[in-house]
Amino acid sequence: MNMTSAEIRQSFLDFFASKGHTIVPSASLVPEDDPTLLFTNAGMNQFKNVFLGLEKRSYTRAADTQKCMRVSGKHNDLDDVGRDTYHHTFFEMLGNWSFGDYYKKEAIAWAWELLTEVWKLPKERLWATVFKDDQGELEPDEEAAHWWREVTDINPQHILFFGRKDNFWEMGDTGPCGPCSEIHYDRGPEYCDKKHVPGHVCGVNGDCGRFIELWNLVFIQYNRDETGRLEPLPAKHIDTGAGFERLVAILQGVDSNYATDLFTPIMDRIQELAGHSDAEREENIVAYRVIADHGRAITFLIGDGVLPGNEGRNYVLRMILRRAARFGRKIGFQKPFLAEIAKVVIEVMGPHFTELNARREFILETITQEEKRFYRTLDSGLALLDEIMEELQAAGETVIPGEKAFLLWSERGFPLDLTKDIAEEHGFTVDEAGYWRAMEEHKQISSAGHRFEALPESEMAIYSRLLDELKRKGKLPPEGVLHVYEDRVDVESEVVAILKGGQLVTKAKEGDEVEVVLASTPFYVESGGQVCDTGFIAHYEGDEEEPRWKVEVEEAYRPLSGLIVHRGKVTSGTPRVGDDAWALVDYERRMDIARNHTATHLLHSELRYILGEHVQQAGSLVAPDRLRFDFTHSAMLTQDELDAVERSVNEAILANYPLEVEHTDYRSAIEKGAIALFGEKYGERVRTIKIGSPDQPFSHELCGGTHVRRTGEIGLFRIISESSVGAGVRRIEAVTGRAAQQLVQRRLNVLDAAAAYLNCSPEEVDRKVLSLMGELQKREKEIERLQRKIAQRDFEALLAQVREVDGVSVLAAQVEAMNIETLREMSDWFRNRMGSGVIVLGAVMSGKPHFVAAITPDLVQRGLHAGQLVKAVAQVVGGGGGGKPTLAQAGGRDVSRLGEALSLVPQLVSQAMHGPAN
RNA sequence: GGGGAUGUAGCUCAGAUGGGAGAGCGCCUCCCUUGCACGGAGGAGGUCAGGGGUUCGAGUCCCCUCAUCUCCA
Repeated sequence: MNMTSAEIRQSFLDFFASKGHTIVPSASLVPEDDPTLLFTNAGMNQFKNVFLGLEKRSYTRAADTQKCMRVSGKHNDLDDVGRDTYHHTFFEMLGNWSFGDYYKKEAIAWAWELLTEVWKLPKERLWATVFKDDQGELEPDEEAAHWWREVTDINPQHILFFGRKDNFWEMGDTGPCGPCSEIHYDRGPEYCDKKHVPGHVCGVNGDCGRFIELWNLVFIQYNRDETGRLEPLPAKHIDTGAGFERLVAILQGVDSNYATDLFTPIMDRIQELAGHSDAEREENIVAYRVIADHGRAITFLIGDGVLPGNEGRNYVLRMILRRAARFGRKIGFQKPFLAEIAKVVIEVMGPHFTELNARREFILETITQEEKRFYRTLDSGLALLDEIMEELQAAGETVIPGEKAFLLWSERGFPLDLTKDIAEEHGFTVDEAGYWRAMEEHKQISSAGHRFEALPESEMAIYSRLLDELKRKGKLPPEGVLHVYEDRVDVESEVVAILKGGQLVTKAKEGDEVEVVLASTPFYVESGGQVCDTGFIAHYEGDEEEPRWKVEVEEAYRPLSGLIVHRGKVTSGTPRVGDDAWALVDYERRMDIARNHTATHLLHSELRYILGEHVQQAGSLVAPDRLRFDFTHSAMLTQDELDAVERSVNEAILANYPLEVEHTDYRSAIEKGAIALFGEKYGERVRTIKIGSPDQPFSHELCGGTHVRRTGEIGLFRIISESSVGAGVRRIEAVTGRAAQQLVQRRLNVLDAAAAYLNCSPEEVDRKVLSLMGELQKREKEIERLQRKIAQRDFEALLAQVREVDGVSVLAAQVEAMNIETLREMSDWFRNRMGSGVIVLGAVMSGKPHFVAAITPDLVQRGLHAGQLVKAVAQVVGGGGGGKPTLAQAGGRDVSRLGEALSLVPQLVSQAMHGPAN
């Protein structure tokens, strides 16, 4: 009888638990503190710092199933997923680990035991590979080969040696590495897909479908340094990985990962939604696989807090989601359907990955939103494509140029195959070669950007060595610095280390910038958006009033787990390592922060209540003077919504609800309904904050921050702004307590002052201002009307200055005008009145000369050009100008020569009419 | 990280070469009309995303920033 995938997963974990392993939860797909990595792509990611010796865990043996994501690189290519039966974007990696504990013997023995005795795989089908350096530099791994022969009953003929490509594992260019031993499974000759290739012989690592790798046991024993040299590590580790989907396929005896019970419910649902027959399903199997695989990926990504966006991992999510949507369209889906797929994914995977259930509604909503967005961009691309085809049609062409097709792709996300389909319907073809050329070019240009670099490891190494040493000397307990920030703001402790300029020192003097490490500290360290505490560390002698020395703490931070460092300045005395010290947090500031933090929880819960359950925290800043809260919501908040949110937060404050802090383990907290936040790191033990009546809290979140004891302490809550952070994410900034009080006071003072100026009551200020503005507008119109009237009268007077130049009516005059429009208007009147003529008006506006010239069309026929005329005039005042033959304008700098410039007009007109053309 | 595109009235968008900010829909007033996306007349509404620069003059050209879309890593 076959085991279900859930049983297989559980049996793996149970097996290693029985061998003394701690079962750890899968880390998030979003790697923490590792900017070099887009997604968690291997089981060892969360243990990287342990292997590097930078971090210690409370256990030396661990096992887990890790959520992994591979979308690019040597292991996978997004475009290939779905074309075969075993590549995935999202997959699980089973792994067991030893951190300086057991080594090759146990790793090999247990892997063998699990495969052959628990899972009962036939021994004759299993093969093992062991490292033998093809470059002759390193010793062959006889140790591993020995244990294979010694502790297992594998057929010795089935132990094979391979070189670096297959059997030497490295994390990167530098870092821990070592030989590995792989276990391969022989599926039988019928699985060979290279039978048609002449000379093909099936074999392990032989590139055909018959032998597949099941499990990789990595023996970490070297560290590769910057120069490329390998040094043996003091502690040796085990790092193993087995692709879960593939393993399930083998154990369930099916020939495709998509035929396991991890995927069949999804595939069945697609078929049901599409209304396909079995034959149709088989015909479209690639699309089915893509949708199933990508459906899993997007469900898990959103479950881990990734939102669709246009850069980085957000963009990858969008790309995967859209690829699935596209394949869905291909098999006939017209409307968003991926949420239906996600529902099945959650059903299948939810029992083990509980975060999916907790965020179910949010995941579904986010998917549908993004799918709708995709349909919109398709529409806009469609419009552009129509336009392109119309143009081509007009030109009598039938081939859409490659650049155009690429433009559709690169600018509107319009895929080539879709372009081809639509083009075909309209009788066009696409120049595909040109498309790929454009793509290549684009790739070259845009890949010029360099990748970001990892943290400098040397700095980390100093802290890491320090922490080890302090623990070894007994200055710090094995858990590291005792962090006692909860419910207290001071502690007496010992100075265990001082750093100056990154170097360990034994003492410091007044004025020094130092980093102080205490055995225990009350200082909160920035986490969960809450900024760190400030305060001071001082040493008092007996009953003396003044401290012997004092360090003002500006920042407290945690360079690595277990170590807390206070950065600050020595303001008096000479602190020494070994001194007793009193550490005190700035209490007022701590309380301001606590008010903002509790208010943040209230805000979060009220937003969910008022806007809906789709609201999820997407970021948070809790500072003493304000709080900033980013959350998922697709629309701008209306004033009514903002008012409602602000009102209900304040009601919750006035109700003076108690806060209850609870320490529990992660799983039971989630089961009790606590909200876990995206992108936050949670250990096995967590702390939850409940607000409301203890049995019916309306806010229940996992949170390590500092809070008030009752909501009434917050005082007043006031929203100061609402804005957009990106697609689907809004931001609210607010103040509480003292800052809110100050804000209200300032605002009311301004209002009172305004009321006094307006000679009305504060309640009437808005109406009064409105009516004043209306009055002002009316008057502006009136002024405009009067100015026009004056201009008209001036204009009548000007008509007397019209002169005849070679039979043409010419008027050149300086007028007073407020703006260029008035000049233009006057020239219009002139043309209407005279029917034929030339007018040039000059005026001084804001200290500069300006001109407008107008010429009636009949004179344009005779060679006159307003633009050229006005340009010549403006040159006199050091400027230039131009415009249309009938109307032009110009400007200059020298006001004093304005009259002189205008006086040139008659002769310029004359010249123009008798110019070279004559 | 890099490439491309877009940003103009409440909405959808026009604005070749630098030289009068526009249309359609919507809104307000009036006329006509019992039914429909009626019809007619008039009107309000714009820091042309923001900031610098070139120029006598910038929605238009150049640089920077921001937002949105999109592609490549």
